[in-house]
Amino acid sequence: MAIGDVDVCECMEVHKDRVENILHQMPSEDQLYDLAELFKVFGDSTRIRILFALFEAEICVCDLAETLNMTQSAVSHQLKILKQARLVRSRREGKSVIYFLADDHVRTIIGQGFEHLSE
Amino acid sequence: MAIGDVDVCECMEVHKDRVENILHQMPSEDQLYDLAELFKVFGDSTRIRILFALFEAEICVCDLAETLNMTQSAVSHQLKILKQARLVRSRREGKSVIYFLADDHVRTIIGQGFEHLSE
DNA sequence: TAAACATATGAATGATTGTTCATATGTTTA
DNA sequence: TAAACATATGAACAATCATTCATATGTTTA
Repeated sequence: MAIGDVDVCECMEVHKDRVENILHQMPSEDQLYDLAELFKVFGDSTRIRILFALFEAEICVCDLAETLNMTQSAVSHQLKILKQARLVRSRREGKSVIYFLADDHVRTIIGQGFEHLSE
Repeated sequence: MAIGDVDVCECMEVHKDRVENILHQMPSEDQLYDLAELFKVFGDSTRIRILFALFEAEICVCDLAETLNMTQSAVSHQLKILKQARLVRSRREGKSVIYFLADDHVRTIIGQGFEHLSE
């Protein structure tokens, strides 16, 4: 059903002022997209397990694979995603590459997630 | 290549003590799974937009659809997911159903996400 | 009570994504 | 430098998921 020029909402009673106000406060589409992409990275148990492992210590890909009982390839793929999201960083040490947490936002975010679950 | 009894890691030099320590500190598989499922809910821009809308005000499905420029059906499906994750709650008011944030963890988690992005 | 309104939901579909497999790149050691 | 070791990566496949469409459920009003 058409409301004004837009054919979107089928309801009769749209609170135009409320809608306008919300739209005014909303971050840009780009920011919303980036935010969703960031949380998408947290939304996989393999990556969550990797992050928890890195809570305890810096660790090489090899040890990570052993710890998580996964193939080196699978771990490497996920590390790449974590790195692109700037959640982890890495440095080379001889043949190994050592991964570590990029900053403390990861701990806070995961901590809040845990709090939410335990209610 | 076999290390001990397990055929997992192909590396030669596994730091067994480190691996053991990490595994010891790690939450249960169930907790890790639940945590990933929770963040998966944040990992979609439609749901993020719904949550931002609810930051400003309680709102009915109809207004939400109008605000986000989406069909009522799509919004309703996503609201169900947010509700199952206990991120939003709802009450009926006449013909409408009003949705609102369940608690303040949502704000904290999204806030931390934003902080991470702006670095 | 019938019609209109508001929301919820099941099935189908196209798109996204995690893992595997094979292999390439980079580093050390003999 | 050749071989071994450690990690990275592209392609393919199966599984997951957000939206759409059609329709059902629930509420109000005439």
